[in-house]
Amino acid sequence: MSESYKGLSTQDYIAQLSIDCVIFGYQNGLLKVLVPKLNFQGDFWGLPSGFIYQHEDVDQAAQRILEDRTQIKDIYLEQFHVFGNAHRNNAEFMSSLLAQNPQLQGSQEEYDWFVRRFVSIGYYALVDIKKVKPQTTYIDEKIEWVDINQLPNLILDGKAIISKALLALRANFDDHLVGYNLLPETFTMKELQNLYETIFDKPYRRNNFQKMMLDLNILKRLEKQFTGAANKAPYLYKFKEM
Amino acid sequence: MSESYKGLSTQDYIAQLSIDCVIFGYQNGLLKVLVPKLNFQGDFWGLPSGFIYQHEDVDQAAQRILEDRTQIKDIYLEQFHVFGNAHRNNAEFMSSLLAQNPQLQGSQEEYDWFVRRFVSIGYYALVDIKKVKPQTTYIDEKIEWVDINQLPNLILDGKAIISKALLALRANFDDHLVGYNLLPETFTMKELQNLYETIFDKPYRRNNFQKMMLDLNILKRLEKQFTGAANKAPYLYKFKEM
DNA sequence: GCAAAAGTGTTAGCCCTACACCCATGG
DNA sequence: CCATGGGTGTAGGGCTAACACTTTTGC
Repeated sequence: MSESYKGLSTQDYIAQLSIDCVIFGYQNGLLKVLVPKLNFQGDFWGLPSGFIYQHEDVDQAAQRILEDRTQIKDIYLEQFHVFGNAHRNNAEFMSSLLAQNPQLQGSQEEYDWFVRRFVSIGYYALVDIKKVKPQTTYIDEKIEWVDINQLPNLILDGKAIISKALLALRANFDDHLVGYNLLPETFTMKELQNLYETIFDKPYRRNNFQKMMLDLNILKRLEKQFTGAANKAPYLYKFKEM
Repeated sequence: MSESYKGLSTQDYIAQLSIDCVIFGYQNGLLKVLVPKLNFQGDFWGLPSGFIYQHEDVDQAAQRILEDRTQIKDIYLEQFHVFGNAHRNNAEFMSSLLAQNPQLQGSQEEYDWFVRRFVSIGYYALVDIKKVKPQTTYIDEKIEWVDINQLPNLILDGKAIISKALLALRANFDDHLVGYNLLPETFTMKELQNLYETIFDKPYRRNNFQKMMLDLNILKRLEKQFTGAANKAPYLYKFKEM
């Protein structure tokens, strides 16, 4: 990615078209998204986003943007919606940004490319939170995993995008059996169940859940995991190679 | 829409972003799409497509493009996928077009805007084929309903777009109960069944299909339809207002 | 009355749900 | 041997698939 807004141009990128990513991770029973806090005065958070090079597939651009932030390759990702309201632009954000960052005054015209109306393609990604090494880019002050139920102030329609991403994730979850992207290599049945309960926000019965999963024939049972607790040791599972 | 390619510019439209529409209709047991034959020498067919005005919602743009071709408002439509391969551009089409249309030589540079790489947002629409009055635009020689199994030569990735649209339609059909968009105001149970059989390309049992539909509680039974045939007259149905 | 097509009923099998029970483990 | 939590079995209810039967219509 270029070093600042100032370098952006249609020579490099497709104008007025962006990609917004919702990066889902799962940890300690919570569904989380990876969001950067922007490197300005004020409580401005965004979604990992970027633009598309002239000679780059849109899917590749999304993959690149995700790699930049997570440092892992071959991420599972899914295009889920295009956000194309006419009023989608960064003007409002820029004006409140400038209000709180007077030192930026004067360079305003250099952001022209950036404050035009944008159409954004939404992708969601599923990652093993332990494998990710969150990276800031030039525009970020920091980047953090936050509980999807405790989102900070996202600029633009960030929250709407995340909501829609979650709906798309749920719709695809069963059909595409993508849960493994959110889990470590091996896991117990209870951990898998907790993941489902978190994502669908409803309880499952332990035994029926186990039967459902085993009947899918996608899990391989490994050795038991002795936790030291005074109870039966659970089996570890991994997803079968396809 | 502007009068020709020559008028296209980023002042009016968002550059390098287009909309492609797959307009589904249903008639005589066949699922059809409305496709224009381009107004040039050669067997070039396209999808109803267009661009997005700077101050226009993407969804509105799709609606406008559909209205232009069908002359009906409030069309059911659904955004289903973004086609963003880097090699998606009209260059190949333009070169074979120019080969078969030598009179266009020389005006080539005026098509610069048009032959750049394009990202296209796919929408599919469901319409009552009897209500549509197909309209050509400046770029069309003619526009026709064609059986989805007998598509002509579509430029670019037209066929891939239609295939994906059909998959999306099937996926949404049950959940969203959108079948009525493809049928006239009133219809018989058999007609509804035929529609389902056409779209899903599989047979249903008459009685079970009827039970399934009636249990959905979305149909209102009207008077019988006396066809003159020597058999029991079927009821007419309409979809309940929601 | 008969053929054709529509409407309705009915049973068997399947899947999911809910409950029950058994087993391993460490203290 | 007991408390805890994991693994497995099973009966009941609802849904669906498949078949059978009845009704209506025009000739």
